[in-house]
Amino acid sequence: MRRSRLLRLHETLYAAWGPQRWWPRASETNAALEIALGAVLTQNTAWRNVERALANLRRAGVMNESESASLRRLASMPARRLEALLRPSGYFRQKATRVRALARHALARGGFAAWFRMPKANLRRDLLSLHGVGPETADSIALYAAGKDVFVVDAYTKRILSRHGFPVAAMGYEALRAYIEARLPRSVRLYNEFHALLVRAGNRWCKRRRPKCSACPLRSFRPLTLEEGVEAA
DNA sequence: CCCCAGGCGTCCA
DNA sequence: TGGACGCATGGG
Repeated sequence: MRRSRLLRLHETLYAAWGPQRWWPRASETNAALEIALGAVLTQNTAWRNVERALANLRRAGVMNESESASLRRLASMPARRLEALLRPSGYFRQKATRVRALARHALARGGFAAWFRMPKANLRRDLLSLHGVGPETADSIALYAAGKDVFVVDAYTKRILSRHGFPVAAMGYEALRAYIEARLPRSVRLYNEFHALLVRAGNRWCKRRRPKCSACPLRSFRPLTLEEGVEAA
């Protein structure tokens, strides 16, 4: 594949910040569980607050055993108790329900390793069928926990690409995901890092109200010329 | 005081 | 199909 402008945008961010190493505990026992929980708990929530909730779960001994034991604890814990542990991550009543649904489903699928053996498309549909798991959460779990080659789209992705001249403003989630995947080499590693880099760029520089473009690594990315725009569309 | 954070389900036109 | 709204804590 010819190096796309989108790939060059990734390379610019990667050159500035290097690998982000999201969810680096991937080799540990409860890695899949922690990643899946993190994906749910971080919905519209600062990661700092997610870490507090995860720390609560560990302190309470919920995460300190085998995966199946941890899942059973989550699935059977009294609602009020789980809500209290999840409180710092916000929306804690909704998230307690969502975490329980996720844990029950993982148990029903025979644990994460067996569950994630499903083909990519089936796994996405299966995740989306869960209450409280929408497209971004489903794809985050598919990519970061299951290692599927699915690009994770979020609000930053759309904002940053749009501001840099990519014709994505009117696209919904699926259209934008297809647009991006069609313009990048199909690589789990690349998808993993690019999404994390976009989140960092959005967090620090490409904010909705007060973008600080002067110090952003993407400041040299001018809008597409008309010719480039036609080719890219 | 305000806005924002690694969204989603529901309701309504 | 798409836009408003509630959900809730913690930081800047």
